[in-house]
Amino acid sequence: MPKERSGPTMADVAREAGVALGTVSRVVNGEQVGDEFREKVNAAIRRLGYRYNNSGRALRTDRTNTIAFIIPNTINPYFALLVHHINVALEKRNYRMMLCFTDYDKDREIEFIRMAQQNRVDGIIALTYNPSLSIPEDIPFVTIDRFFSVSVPCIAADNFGGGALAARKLKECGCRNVAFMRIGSALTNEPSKRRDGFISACVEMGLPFEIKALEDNQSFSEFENFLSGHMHGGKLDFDGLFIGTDSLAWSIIKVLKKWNLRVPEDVQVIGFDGIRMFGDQECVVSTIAQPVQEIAETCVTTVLSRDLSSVPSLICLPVRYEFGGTTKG
Amino acid sequence: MPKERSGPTMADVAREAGVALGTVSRVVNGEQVGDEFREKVNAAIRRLGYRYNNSGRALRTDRTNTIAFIIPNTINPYFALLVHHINVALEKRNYRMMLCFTDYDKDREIEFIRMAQQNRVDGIIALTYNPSLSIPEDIPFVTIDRFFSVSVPCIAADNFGGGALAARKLKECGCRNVAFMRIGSALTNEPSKRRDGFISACVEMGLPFEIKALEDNQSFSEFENFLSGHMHGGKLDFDGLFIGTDSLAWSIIKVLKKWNLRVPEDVQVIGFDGIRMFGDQECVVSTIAQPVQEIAETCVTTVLSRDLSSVPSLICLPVRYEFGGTTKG
DNA sequence: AAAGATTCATGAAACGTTTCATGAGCAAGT
DNA sequence: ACTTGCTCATGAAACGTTTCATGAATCTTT
Repeated sequence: MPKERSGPTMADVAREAGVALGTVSRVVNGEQVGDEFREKVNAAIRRLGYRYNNSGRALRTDRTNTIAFIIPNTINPYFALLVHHINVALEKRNYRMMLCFTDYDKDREIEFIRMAQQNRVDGIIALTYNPSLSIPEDIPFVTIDRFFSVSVPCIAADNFGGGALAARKLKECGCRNVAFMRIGSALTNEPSKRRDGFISACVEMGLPFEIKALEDNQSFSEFENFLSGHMHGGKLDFDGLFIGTDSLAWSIIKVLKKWNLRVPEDVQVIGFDGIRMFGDQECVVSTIAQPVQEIAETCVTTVLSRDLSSVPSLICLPVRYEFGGTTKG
Repeated sequence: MPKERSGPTMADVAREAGVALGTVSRVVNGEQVGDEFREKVNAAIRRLGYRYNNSGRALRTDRTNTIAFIIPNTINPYFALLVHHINVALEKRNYRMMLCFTDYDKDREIEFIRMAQQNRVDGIIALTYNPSLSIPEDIPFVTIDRFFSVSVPCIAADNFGGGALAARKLKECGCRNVAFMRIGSALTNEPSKRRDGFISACVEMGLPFEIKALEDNQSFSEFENFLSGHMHGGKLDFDGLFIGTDSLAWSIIKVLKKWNLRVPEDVQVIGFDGIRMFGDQECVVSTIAQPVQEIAETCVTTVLSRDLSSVPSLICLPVRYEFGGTTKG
């Protein structure tokens, strides 16, 4: 059942103003129109209370001024920040965002791509968790943090550089033995380069290091085992920790405190992401901050750019070290 | 300039299958169609790689299966949670969400409503900050936390009951003198009833109380003045605090600690919202939790319901006390 | 003053669906 | 056998825009 007729159309306005339909269109779109015509049309628009209908335009032009953003959720603060900045960037260009939460579900990722195609969105920005997702070719598609192929631009922080930066910062703080810690299942694809960069810088600087992936992301018994393996006479045999994610860093610090290890005196901690909770938390972790706004802006300009073929297939944006009070400097 | 032709249409499928256009439509929409016809059509669809185009349908039916959600941002965790649950509720019903960030700007609220109308969304859910916003009448409109008029349904937590609950919980913990604290400019409209409920319950229980609105939401010197005004010989003359918002409660607790006041031993603290950061923070404030999921679900069922005239103009959903470790129980 | 160039309104044809009035075909009831 | 009723495919008419080929009117140039 169609809704009841939804108000006057351009044809009604044209009739009321005594001009041609096309003229109304050009007035509405701010194109070149003679002054007296524009006046008549505008008057008629006001008289009738005409309201533009985007559906007609979408059908005719096959452009919706809408971009689909595919992301697991908006609860993770990093994702929430992305949503925010992408929306701001889109709005600046008069585009709307169609938000798609996958909840990390591969089937929903696929389903959303199909839906986006049906809705004739003008592009898709996606942060997916299916490495073998098949990317549509008939619609501009860019990814965040996931490299698929040279024909699908991937926008990410400079994860490798960030990892290296963390290592250098730990060294600067006087660390002699460091470790990298992450949740095993997370940090796939581009973000996994945080580890690579860390390793590379440690090797280069001759800083002894260890890599540890925690498989269990609920309890932290694994980490506690790790700790006890490294305790000798009440002292840790490493003094710096680079942790793949701020949220994990938070949890780790909590465990450290439980073990009466002081941060940063006994062990330096650096996280990754640059997420601050509520702006002024009591304990703010030092972190390699992602340039979220730049990532968002780049995603949008890229996905809206005329032809993606002239765009680099991997765009890495510079990270920033943020001192948070849990390292010496 | 139109995009290049975007693929086969129903007409193409009809031709390929040797049936009428309308038949294709009915197959695609899963309506009653004879078996051999359905077969032919489906075969043709596969052969041609036909993809449904929502723009045509939107124009014809004037329904877009899209709801606009107007909200300041997605950085505030309460908002982020709302976005999430509303999207889940919409998706369940095969609706999409068009996200509109106002950044607390009244003009943008107005602009978004206009845009939503142009886009012929099927409804609007809004959490606005303009008490004199003019609500469109030709489109289903529901608000969160803001009561406009009896003809605009407002969905909110039971703020009054929540305030009263907080007072009772403080009393239960043994508090003898309590205070309510909020940022003066915030908590307008429905949420301001947190204070009313608090007052009402205090009066009823004969619990002495004080109300304090902080006008400066950057520094906390105001709160520190308040504190010193209530210190007598190193001891506070109140022992319970109900704070209008979890995020403010966080900051307040920080100041209390700075003053060497112990939470909960010296002063009980209860916040409002039920926002947990990262799931397992070290210090989790006790809180009156908003039923965010129920709010979201109710917004969606309400805005999509056939006629809003049969819907209550104010729907209050029950809150829940969540113990967080910063009160005695 | 005539011819060419420019400006700008007109009318009509799309765009891809849904939906409605027809009517064909067939089964059941008398 | 003849109606009645049902199921279900057909063809065409919308829905509200944009855009394009025409051509009228005005301006510029010589």
